[in-house]
Amino acid sequence: MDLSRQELPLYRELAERLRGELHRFAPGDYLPGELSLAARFAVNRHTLRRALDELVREGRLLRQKGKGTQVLAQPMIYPMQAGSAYTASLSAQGHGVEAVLLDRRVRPASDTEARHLQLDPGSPLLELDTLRLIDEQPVSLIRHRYCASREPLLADYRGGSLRSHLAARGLTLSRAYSLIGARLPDSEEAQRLLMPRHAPLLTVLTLSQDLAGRPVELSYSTSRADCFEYQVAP
Amino acid sequence: MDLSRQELPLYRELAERLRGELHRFAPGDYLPGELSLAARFAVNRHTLRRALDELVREGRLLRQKGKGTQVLAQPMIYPMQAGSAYTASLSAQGHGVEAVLLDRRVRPASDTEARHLQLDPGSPLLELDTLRLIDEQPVSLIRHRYCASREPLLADYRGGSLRSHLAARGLTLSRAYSLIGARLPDSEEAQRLLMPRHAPLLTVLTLSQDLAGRPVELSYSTSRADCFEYQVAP
DNA sequence: GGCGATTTGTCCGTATGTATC
DNA sequence: AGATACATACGGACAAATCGC
Repeated sequence: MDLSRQELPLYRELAERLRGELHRFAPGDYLPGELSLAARFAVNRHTLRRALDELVREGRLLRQKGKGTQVLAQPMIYPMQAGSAYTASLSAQGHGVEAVLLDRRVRPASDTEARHLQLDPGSPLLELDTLRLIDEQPVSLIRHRYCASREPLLADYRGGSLRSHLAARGLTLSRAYSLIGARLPDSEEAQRLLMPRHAPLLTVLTLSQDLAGRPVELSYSTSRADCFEYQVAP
Repeated sequence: MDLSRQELPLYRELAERLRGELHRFAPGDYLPGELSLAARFAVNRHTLRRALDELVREGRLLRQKGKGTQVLAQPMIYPMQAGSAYTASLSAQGHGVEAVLLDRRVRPASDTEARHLQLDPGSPLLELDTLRLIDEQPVSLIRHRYCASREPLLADYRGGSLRSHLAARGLTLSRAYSLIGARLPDSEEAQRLLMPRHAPLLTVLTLSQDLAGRPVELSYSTSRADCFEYQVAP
């Protein structure tokens, strides 16, 4: 065996070699299986796994039991200004923005939701989950909530900008208040956003109102913090 | 089927048991050796190590080769909202707020700093690093930057609220613009804030101006996201 | 839907290296 | 120098999830 270079542990050195080869894969590609990789590098599978662990921690790989190990997109930086609407403000910066409707449901409002929207507790809420992609990369998950009486306005919404969809139907919204935080994603969020579990999310709870100042929309967005910053200007 | 109980992996269950026993140690104590712990729980040493890995990732343990594994102080949770001035808004909520001056230096401004503060690139900047504690727990690190000509105003600042220190000397500041993001801490930040490396930080870059609208202060704060949320209201 | 093949996840065993005391 | 502790690396075995036939 080659024991001449003992500067780095073997698994570390392996991790470096693998890191250097990842550019040959497109994001979303699957790596060869652990056994074949271990054979190729002539190491034990555990040692190879240890090396992959490093790349998983760095957010370059995503493991799925029974399926394989997927190469993730390298993080990109999109400094952005978001005083207004998600889609519009990003499109204005020349980014390709897409919104995919994931789910739509009606459920009773919790107490805090009812308070924010000035409804009676338990009133039916219309809830829309959308995934936002920027330049084809998933960046944010947004959950919008409206009083169920708004349903006719949103019945034919399938994707794209929610703000402009509503505006085209005579409902113009503006931001009344936001609460910004950060946390780690759960497994579903990490999977939907193709991101590692340990990379932070930026979360924004926003209450929006119509021109008359009545609260209309409660939205909760979770965005990859490595792709997204939030600008506030009075 | 008979899947009434979904069992956790052994190393996870072990991690939970160990987590529950950590309170019996004082911060700084060393755990018993891995071999003796493995024997006590009747598992292989690798399985015990895997369990310890979890607690290390959570920031509860610190391993030192050849020495032992040390129990760290537990983080705690302070859900809260934070609006305008750091010290004032938090004090108003009944929290004990403290600011400790860590470092003070003068250095030339970078291009972006100069642009924000409307100075010539390379102009001398006065930079103050402070640690903010809420109810005796470190929560934020803030770096303030001013044009060096403000030095007389700040020469006798030793700690406490910077805003009120400046206001008492005739300089009233207001927030002009903020950029909010999230990231993981580096090792120094994690150490200063007594937090684990993998828990997210909320970062806020703020430009503040005087009553005449001239930019005066550029601050960059990093706060434990588990202790801190950021509220924006127009 | 079932079944086998593949792939990742967990657990154990053993040996050796290296830092600290 | 010896003992102890954590770190790395190898090996085998089986479980659990996924996919294709």
